[in-house]
Amino acid sequence: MGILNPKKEIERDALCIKLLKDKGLSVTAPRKSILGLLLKEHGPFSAEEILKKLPKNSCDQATVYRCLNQFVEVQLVNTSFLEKDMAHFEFNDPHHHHHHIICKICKKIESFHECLMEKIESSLQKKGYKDIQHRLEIFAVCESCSKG
Amino acid sequence: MGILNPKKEIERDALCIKLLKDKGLSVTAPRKSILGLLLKEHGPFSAEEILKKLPKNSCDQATVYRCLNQFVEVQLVNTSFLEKDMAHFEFNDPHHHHHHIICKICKKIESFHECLMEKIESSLQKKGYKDIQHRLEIFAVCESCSKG
DNA sequence: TTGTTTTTGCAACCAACTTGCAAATCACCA
DNA sequence: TGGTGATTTGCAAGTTGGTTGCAAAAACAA
Repeated sequence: MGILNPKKEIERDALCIKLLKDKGLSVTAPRKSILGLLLKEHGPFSAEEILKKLPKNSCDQATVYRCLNQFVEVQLVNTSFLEKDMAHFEFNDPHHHHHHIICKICKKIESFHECLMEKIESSLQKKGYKDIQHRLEIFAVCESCSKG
Repeated sequence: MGILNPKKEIERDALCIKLLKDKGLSVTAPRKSILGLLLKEHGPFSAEEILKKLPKNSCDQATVYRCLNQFVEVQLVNTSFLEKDMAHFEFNDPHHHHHHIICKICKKIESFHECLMEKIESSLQKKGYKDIQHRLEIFAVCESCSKG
């Protein structure tokens, strides 16, 4: 599981604190619980799913969105838009770069780790996937903006 | 420009009609104007941009969304989610498979045609892009759904 | 042309996400 | 360890991209 291999809650808690501090974010209960959840379970999860998974009343919806956006900004978390209208979030484990495949019908999301399209497609075909389409999107700072 | 190389409005109009009929969609004024626009200009465009580009009062917002969704369904058009919260649409020219890069700051969108990540990244770096991230998402019908 | 089906426009609606603000919590340092 | 200023949270209201119900209009088939 990459850089995260905690056996106990306490270890995960300590890891959260370290990750937050390393990114210059102050350590608060909501931030720890949200990040902790993303370390513990794989995702990707929608904000709504995350809210439901957290202990009742542990954190407001607005806080979930605010924290997730902050995490994305500092690249602790990755977003994807597998479903129109709803972002999904996942811990950004730099040792386990991967991609997602979503079923067009049941919306089940799986991960895989190959990274060349042709290879990916044939391996997915072998697994029984049909009607495969992909979308590759790239985000960066353009030359003029990095000078501005 | 791939399968579309019309010199005149009339030719583009005829192409629209053919494309719509081939996909089993009935030919209506809004569908022709929306598809015609996507053939004429490259995009990707948001629904709002498309609405603005169409002649005043030529077509309702709801119709734009409905048509675009139909086009995506029959794969006449591709969607991407370059910006959170807003889909972008583009004519799906099968002869010119390509991807997009969006500047994280100014949101300018460019296209490019390479398709292996390592090559892409180094070619973008040469163009002056910094802080490059990518997102590859794959959509397909899973084995159990294609049996159901 | 006529009858049936599909599509459109309008306006109301929906859901994901954001925001303003006062109260609570955090980080810092004496 | 406690006090103080800066940051974050919860709440509730707001924004916005996109959808929907329905009657009128347009498309299609005979």
